[in-house]
Parts: sequence; C-alpha cells; structure tokens
Amino acid sequence: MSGENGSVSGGAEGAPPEQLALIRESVRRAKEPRAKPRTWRGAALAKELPVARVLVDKGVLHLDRYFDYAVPQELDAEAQPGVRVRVRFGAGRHRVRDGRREGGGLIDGFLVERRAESDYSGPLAALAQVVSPEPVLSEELLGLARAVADRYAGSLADVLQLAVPPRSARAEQRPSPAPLPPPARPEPGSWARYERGPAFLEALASGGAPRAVWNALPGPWWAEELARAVAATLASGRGALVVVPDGRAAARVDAALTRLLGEGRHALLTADAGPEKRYGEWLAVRRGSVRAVVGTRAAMFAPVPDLGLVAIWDDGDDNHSEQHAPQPHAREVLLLRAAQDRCAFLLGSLSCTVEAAQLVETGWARPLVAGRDRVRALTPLVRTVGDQDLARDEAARAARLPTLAWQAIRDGLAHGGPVLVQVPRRGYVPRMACAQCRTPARCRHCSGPLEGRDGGALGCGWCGREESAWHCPECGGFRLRAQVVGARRTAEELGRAFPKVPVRTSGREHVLDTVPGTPALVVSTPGAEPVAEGGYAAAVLLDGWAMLGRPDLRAGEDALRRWIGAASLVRERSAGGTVVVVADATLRPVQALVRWDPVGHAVRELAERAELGFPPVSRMAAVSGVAEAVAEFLAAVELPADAEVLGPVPLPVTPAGRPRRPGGPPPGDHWDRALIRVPPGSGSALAAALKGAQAARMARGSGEAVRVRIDPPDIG
DNA sequence: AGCACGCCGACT
DNA sequence: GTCGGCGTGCTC
Repeated sequence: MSGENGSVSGGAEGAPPEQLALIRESVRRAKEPRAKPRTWRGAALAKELPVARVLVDKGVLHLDRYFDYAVPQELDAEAQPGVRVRVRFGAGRHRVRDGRREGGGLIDGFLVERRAESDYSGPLAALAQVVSPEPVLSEELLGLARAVADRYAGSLADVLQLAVPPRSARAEQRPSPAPLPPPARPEPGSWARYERGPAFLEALASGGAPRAVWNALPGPWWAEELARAVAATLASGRGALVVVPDGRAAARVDAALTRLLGEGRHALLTADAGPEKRYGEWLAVRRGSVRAVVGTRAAMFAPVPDLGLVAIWDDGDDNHSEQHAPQPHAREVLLLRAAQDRCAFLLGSLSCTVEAAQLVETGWARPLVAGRDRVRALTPLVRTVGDQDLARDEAARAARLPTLAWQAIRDGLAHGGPVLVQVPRRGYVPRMACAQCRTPARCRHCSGPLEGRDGGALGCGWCGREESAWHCPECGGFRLRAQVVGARRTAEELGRAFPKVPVRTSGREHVLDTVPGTPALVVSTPGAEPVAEGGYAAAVLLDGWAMLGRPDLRAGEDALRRWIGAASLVRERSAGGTVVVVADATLRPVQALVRWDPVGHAVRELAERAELGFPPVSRMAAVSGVAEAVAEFLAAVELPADAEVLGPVPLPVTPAGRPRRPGGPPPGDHWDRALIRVPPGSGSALAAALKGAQAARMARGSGEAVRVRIDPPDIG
C-alpha cells in the first residue's frame, strides 16, 4: 500500500511536514496517459498529528472500518479523540477544486484517534466540523463497544448507538457538579447473613476485584445490599455500576443509595427521564462528577471512569436483553466489562439462571449464598396441587381454584394479612387447549396453534385458516378453553367468592408498588407483584402448567424465577406464610420451589444443557430471512470447523395485524431460520465468521437481507 | 445507497 | 475517434 503510494508521490516529497501532502493517482489514465500524478496541498492543516481516524456512522455500509480525514488547523484544538465530528462521505461526487476535496453528504462520526499519517493512499478530505469538544467516546468505551460488537457479530456503529446517548447541547453547556470525596467504608449490615458476604464487601472496599454470583435471600434487603456493595467500592476510590431490569427496581436501589450515601454521589439512569436530563446525568458520570450509577439496561454502557464494580440484579429478567441490534444482554456486556476493566463483578438474583450457574461451575465467579437453615427460616411453606389432585377435586373443576388454594386464601385472610394470587399473563401462552385433557389445540392443516379471535371464532396462528369444528384428537372433547384465565377475570371470580375482602389487581397497565398489610386479595401477573407491608400471609400461584408448558428452553427456569419472585414477598413459614403452587409436584422446577433451591435447579439444568449441546454451554446463532437469502448466506459463510448447522426450517408466519416481534419476520412473510451451534470456546470464531459473511453480503448489496442473532432467545 | 470508472459495441 | 450503456467496486 505505502509502496504504491510512494511510487506516485514524487511531487509531494519535499512537502513541509506541517502540511499533509494529499496524493492521488491519475484520475483517468486512459484519457490522460501522460498526466503526472497530481497532488493537493490541504490548506493549513494541524501541525501535529494532522490525521483524524473517524468511525463513520452510516447505516448499513459501515463495516467497522475507520476512515482517515485531515485535521484543519482551526479544528486542531477541538478535534480530540472521542469527540463527535461531521465529515463528508461518499464516492464520486468528490471534485477537486482549489486544492480541496468537496462533495459527498455530511454525516456524523466519532473521532477515534489522532495520527501522524494515514495508511490510505488517496487524498484525505478534511473534517467538516467538530460537533462539540465533549469527548464522549473514551478509549474504554470504544474498547467495550468493539468487544460487544465482536461478541454479537454486530457493527461497532450499532453498538455505539446504544452506548452513547444523543447529544443535547443544553445539557452539555451546564457544568457538572464537583465530585465528592470517597465515602467511609460501609458496615456489612445484612451482608452478614451470607457466608462470604462481609469478606466480599471487604475486598471491594480495599480495592480488590472479587467476582460473585449471589443468591439473595427473600425480602426487601437486596436493594440495600447492592447499595452497600456500591458504597464499599466508592470507599476504595473507584466507581461502581448497577444494572437492574426495570424502573421499579432502579427506584429501590436509588432510594437505598440515597439512604446510605446521601444525595449527589450517584446517578440514576432510566428511560423515563427525558433525553436532555438523561444526557446530563450521563455526562456527569463521564466527567467523574458522580462515581456510582444505577440504571436499567442502557446504563450497562455508562462511562464510569476507573470502574471498580459492575453489578446486575435479576439477570433472568428479559428486560436485560437490548431490543436494538445487535441485541446484547446486560449480563454479557457486564461480563465483558469486568474482563476489560479488571473490576469486580456481582450478579445477584432471588433465583438463578443457567448462565449464572455456569459462571460458578467454571470457577470464574464464586457463590455468595446463605446457609440452608437461614434460607429455610426466611422462606414460606410451599405446597403443591398437581393435576391428579385437581382431577379428584370436584370443587376445583367447577371454580378453577383447587380446595387447597381456597384454604390457603381463607387462612391467610384470617391471619390478618393480604393474599397474593399470581396469574400468568394472558397471551403469555397464546394457545388454546382442550378443556378436558388440556392437549394443545392445533390446526388440522399445518399443526399451528389455534387462537381465539375477536368475536369468538377460532383461527390458526400460523396459516391463518379458520377452524369451526374443532375436536380433540386425544380425548374427543370438543370444548376449548384459553390456556390461561387473565388477571381481570380471576379478580372478578375472587371478588364474588370473597365479597367482604377488597380485591386489587396489579398488571401490565397498572403496576402497584406496595399494598398495606391488611386483609385483601392482590391479583397480579408475574413481575408486577406489589410488596406487602409485613409480607403477604399467603400466595397462590395459578396455572403453573401453563408457565411450564411453553415450548422454550428456558420455560422451567422462567417459571421458577416467577414463582420465587412472588413467594419471596410472603411471610416466613414460622409466621404462617404459605404458598400454594398449582403444578405437578414431580416437575423439577416445582421441586426446586418447594426446597427453595434455585441454584441447584440451575446447576442441574446446566448439566443437561451441556449433555444436549445447548446454550449457554454451546453457543448458538440464528440466521433468518427469506429462504433463498438464508441458503445463500449459509453457502457463503466460512464457519469454524466444529460448527453445526441445524435447519434451515420455515418460521411460523406472523399473522397480519399482530404486532411483529422484534427480529421476527414482518407479518405475512415466509421466513426460514437456521440455527448454528458451536462447542464451548468457538463462540468468538462463530461470531467473526457470521460477521464476515454478513459484511460481504452487505458490501455486495446482493439479494435480501438476512438477520443474524447471537444467543437467540426463543429456541426449544 | 449513490456514483464514477471503464470495458465494449455503435455511430459520425 | 468518440459517445454512451451498464456491470463493478469504492466511499478517507
């Protein structure tokens, strides 16, 4: 490259070093065969490091390549690494006039590096503009974004869109407050309940980088425990970052941090603040004004300088999956951050994901758990009502509630406390089932799931055909029921059954934060359960079979997580706290709930996944799109030798009018999907191969696009 | 995505 | 010789 450059750069040989010689080969050799290579001298360029390496932010075409631009003298001071810039970009329209290149549209980018020279052999265009002198993209953040892009076979520009919030000039002009000195190291507090809890805090406070998977005890203390971990890290003079699944959890940790540290030491980064306020907070973090951050998933990229701890709460909550390309998961991003910044890592949950179990099994993190007797003492009594009990139970079939559940509700109310009734979200399992034997109702043409339509008709969720004369192929029954009765109807039924007791509902639209500790029925969908003052006297977890019946690898883990979430709000067994789960007691997640052993459940799941070659032990990627495009992609991609391609198979067609799932086919389109699987250790090779093939496809612009998704969520 | 480069056939 | 159609590849 540079040799070729040298051979045509004779005219620039003697150029003064403070000016960048811009060299270009003959434009039209055929037309002007004798024309000497022309040179352009950029007008007044920066004396030192006159080349700016820029990451151009242009939709589809950026292939994680940098482009070099010349730095004009006037922009020298502001054109520092990390600033936002505008540059001209685009082929052809460039015309050389008065020794400058011009033309091409103005587009945004980040200045990544200043260099002495470019390895590009053509003439450099000049930076058009430095948008603002604020260096928003630090070296650490760029490194993280690159690692995330590599992990997820995505483009750097896509990740940066997630990592750097849009600019607000007003927020930038406001000065950030002066930083406060580090606080005193906190007392262990309720961390003393965990065997290695105080030692973990001690390690944080003394500047260490411990890594732990923390199985939290039920009750409201987790938020304060997170706050103490943050405070201990701040006491060591370093920063800390906590990522939680939703605004409610963020508010709790925020309150705990304020109690522990007072105002001004931490920032709250959530989606409900407007863009300007949010950018202001983000800037305060970047500038080092506040050294602790709590927030929802976008905060996973918060530019905390000198990061000492990254923490995630409840990693099983699917809010932790970013919706935008390349859909990174907060847990994985924080793992990359912990590795890159060599900082402490804390993953806490009332339950336990297989991924969390894997961190412990591989020895990367240590378990942070309480002793069994302590767990037993703090948890309610869990009883089960299985299908066979239900079949024998005349009352249950009439009223949908098993006798045991009635009793638990009655007793709980008699104890003088509120009773929680957890109902799976309607639409969580969109299928219909035989009212008699519960065999899922399937379309007789394509075996797709039958769904209720407006007006009481039945239709297939895949092919859309109507079904007017369904009967059950298993038992001959002809009555159908929705697999799940919604929270509202459950509340109505309970209201009729307990006319003197107030019934409150908490769900997607109206989420209650707390309820008083007086007798009441609280009907809630999973994740929306209000905290009850003094704890619920009892909880009834309905339709467990529906939660477990989802065709998803994670169904068991998910159900257990949601049950534990609800059961954690119930008083301990010594205070009469009782949980009734309506699900078959022989099932593994049900047993894990009864024993209150989410970690053991995750460890067993992990072993099974390893045996079957499932994630997270193996890594998987999904390639989806129009059948022809998927086939082309698979033919072109150079996969690692140990990769295994499953499929492609046709994806269910999203019926028109149904909200399209992110990453899924547009309604009505026929898509194929192939899964690609690699054994442990080949994950990055797989991502690199997919990224390469995708880049080649994009560059050619050939055919229809394919979607590449690392760690596809809905397999099984 | 634009858009120029350049190869190759058609026409003055 | 010169013009122009469109396939290919680049964009600092």
